[in-house]
Amino acid sequence: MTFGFSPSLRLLKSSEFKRVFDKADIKVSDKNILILARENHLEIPRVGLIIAKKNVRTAVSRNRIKRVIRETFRHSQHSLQGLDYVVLARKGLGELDNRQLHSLLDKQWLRARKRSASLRKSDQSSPKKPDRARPPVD
RNA sequence: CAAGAUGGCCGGGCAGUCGCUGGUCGUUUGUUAUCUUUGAUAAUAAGCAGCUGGAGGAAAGUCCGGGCUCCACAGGGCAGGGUGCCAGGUAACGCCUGGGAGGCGAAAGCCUACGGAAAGUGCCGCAGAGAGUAGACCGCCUAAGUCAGUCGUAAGAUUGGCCGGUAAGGGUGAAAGGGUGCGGUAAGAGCGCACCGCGUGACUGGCAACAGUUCAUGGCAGGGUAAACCCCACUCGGAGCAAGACCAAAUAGGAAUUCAUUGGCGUGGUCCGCGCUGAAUUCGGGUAGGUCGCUUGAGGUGUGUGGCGACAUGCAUCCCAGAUGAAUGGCUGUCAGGGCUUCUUUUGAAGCUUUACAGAACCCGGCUUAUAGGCCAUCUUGCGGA
Repeated sequence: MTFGFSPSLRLLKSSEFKRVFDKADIKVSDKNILILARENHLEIPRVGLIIAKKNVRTAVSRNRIKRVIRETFRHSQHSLQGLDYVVLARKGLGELDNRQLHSLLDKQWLRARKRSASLRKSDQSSPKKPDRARPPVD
């Protein structure tokens, strides 16, 4: 089992981001952070980050937050398969130190994983599967 | 040793482990092309492994200056902007170096938006009589002229007033048209003189800004403000790597050719004609996306030479980030710093905590601002010791 973070695990185009924003199946939020997710019909999970300058002032803390998010995603990737995630920073995220960020994110990924499990269960039970008809990329 | 001044440097180290990204070489697989066709070679894409590079002194603010790119451009003027003691350095600058002047400091040293106020215009609150070809509020004076009184035969003397004189003194103000002294006067006044100061012209030194205790000359007219207009000198085209160049899906629309065509629709009374409409191929523009620009440069380091210095130059040597939903990191241990608490006479020990400001985005030269903590050199002053 590898824990790499190659470009195939990232959202790279604005169209891919837009797909998640258009219809997010899962929303996990906290005071400082918001995670949106949608099925991607791939074996792997993918993640994209939106850390607005408005919410985190200095470039140094924006970079730091992105690194920690990628790091936690990298370690949790095998329990997050099959979805595209977009992580948005909210105000106050820049004030947390690395230790707090790690524990916060680990908690959020766990919640996202539980939500996706229950989503699949209900998906299988219902006969209609609207997302399957669509192609992965709009 | 203490206080201070100037210039420069560092801005956590090491190890383990898991990652990201550029380069290189090897290898595997796919695709394409060529040929000497059970394969080989080349190009290209993806994966894997090895080796190797990977944030700053400010990468920041985007305030100046240049390179580079595209656009514009005969030449000159006007308008507008910028700069503003002198000389030098530089690709250039509003930067730097050296010098001058003025100011601050006991000194080392520091600061200065430092051209022109006799080209013109404007403004100068309050106070004050007066604030700009000055001015009479208090004060001082009553010489000249004149009126009245007193004394006197008269000439005249004297007292008070009018008309006035006066910038010495008081007072106002940030500022009141040189200062001190003597002469002078009715009282005064550069009115005259001496010294000081100031202006102008020589002379001397200096490339120059400027200085001079050298000479002559002017009684001194001419307050401030040009980060007010303005004048003078020099200087400035615009936009920026999202510049710009190239490749190029899908969809819609365009052009050409061919086919279908004596088809359909519109125009028209009708035919011809004209326009629209179908299919295929090709073409050019161009969006998503991609490639280049993209890091070898006014380059770094060492050393010699010239220069007070900024800097210039010779030689040797090195290649030192190139991401693009945006890499340069996370965790653990340990060491070195900082802070707090406890113990301890000190030295020190233990525990906890923290590690400044801040992240390249085309590249350089500056400026400005932020910055925990630490180091080095030189200089000044004070104290102590030898």
